[in-house]
Amino acid sequence: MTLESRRPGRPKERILDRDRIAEAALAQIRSAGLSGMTMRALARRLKVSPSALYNHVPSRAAVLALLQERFAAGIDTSGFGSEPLREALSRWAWSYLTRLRERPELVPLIVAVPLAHTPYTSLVYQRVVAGFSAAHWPDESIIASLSVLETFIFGAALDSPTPEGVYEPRDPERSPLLARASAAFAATAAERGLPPGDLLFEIGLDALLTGMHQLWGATRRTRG
Amino acid sequence: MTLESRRPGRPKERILDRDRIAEAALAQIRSAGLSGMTMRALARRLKVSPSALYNHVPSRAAVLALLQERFAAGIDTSGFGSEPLREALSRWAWSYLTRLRERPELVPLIVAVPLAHTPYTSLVYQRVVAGFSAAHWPDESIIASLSVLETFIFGAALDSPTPEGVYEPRDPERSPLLARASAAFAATAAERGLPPGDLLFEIGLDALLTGMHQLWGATRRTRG
DNA sequence: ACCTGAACACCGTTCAAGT
DNA sequence: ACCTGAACACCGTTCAAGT
Repeated sequence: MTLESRRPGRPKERILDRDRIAEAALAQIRSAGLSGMTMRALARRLKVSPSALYNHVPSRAAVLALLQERFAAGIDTSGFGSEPLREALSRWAWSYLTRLRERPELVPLIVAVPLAHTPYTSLVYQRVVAGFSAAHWPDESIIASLSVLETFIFGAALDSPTPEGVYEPRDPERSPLLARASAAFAATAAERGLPPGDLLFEIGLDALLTGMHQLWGATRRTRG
Repeated sequence: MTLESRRPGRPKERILDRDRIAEAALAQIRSAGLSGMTMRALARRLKVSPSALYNHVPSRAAVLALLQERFAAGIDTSGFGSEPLREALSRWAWSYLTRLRERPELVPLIVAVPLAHTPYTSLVYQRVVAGFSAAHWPDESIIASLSVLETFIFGAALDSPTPEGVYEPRDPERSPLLARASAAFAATAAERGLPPGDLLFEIGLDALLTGMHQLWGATRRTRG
């Protein structure tokens, strides 16, 4: 596309910066999906020529990484150190899930570029480990507990956009057990006034934390 | 690209079919990633012109869906009905993980096109629900248990390609607890002769099944 | 320093023309 | 029925030319 509104050459005032680019990229993903976040579309949205972007950002991948970092920075890790472990973990997990639900357009992005190595990650790791340690969980169980939680949160976040009713059988006559279980689950969610996805997350987190506590939390190390 | 080896017009014998296309697509993803699986590259690999593919498959998305179905069909659900619930679930979970590890190139694909609506899924759902039901878990807990397991498996499968050593601190002096936990975990994996990812999956599955059992498995319904 | 616009080497998909 | 090849409307990225 040719821009008729601006002539070649450096403009009097700077049009772009990384912030504006990130903002526009988010809007673009929201309106056209990850694959619709093309450099050309981004440029169009910013009323700029595609090549202008490359003065601020080295590649499309870098734009996506920028969005990643901003996302990670929004996750609440404040519970670690100020609350009991289980509450802190729960706060962290819910915050992660909530942030991702606010921006479901980021889901494919989070998969493509895992959070594992952003600066936020190492901070969280240290805090979580300190929490387990203070609660006297055995050394060998700590990394596993952390990782298993992350895995579940990650999976839940990705599953979130799953349409409702996945568990309803197409032919209830032929799947009476599934139909009954599905109805019972829906009833519980309605009773508690929770979206099904929230109920699932709550239950899964509860099961995990309960299981981990049963396996390690109630035990003192036997060696030494 | 112009094919010099073949002239226009219908060839004497059929060159393509959906099977050959699926096979080549898998090879292409393996060698060039999901984004490298372009219709043109696929055609090149099959020594055919790109447009020839459209006689057998309506779109690139359909090629990917084809791979999905083949993947799903390879997951072992034979334990349901023939083994105790916990073993059947474990077999299913491990099979899913193993299949995906054999074809890590499918990970981005599984995310892009969730399994939730393939024919295999409803079969699994029915079997799992029947298992929980036979074990007298309360109706309201069944869908949640199933979903939570799926979520964990899904997350673990996606996390699998995570490089090792993510949990080792960059600066052990400043993160002594993390360093100690990390070493203890590695020692356990070595002791048991398991890859770290396998140990994590085993532990997570164990924690989940234990937690779920604690919450519902040991209880009789109190109503009615 | 920071923009434009042309250019290069790609895409997925359609369709007329061939056998 | 099932292939080719041209065409259409796209990509990401580079770079000379402009101010």
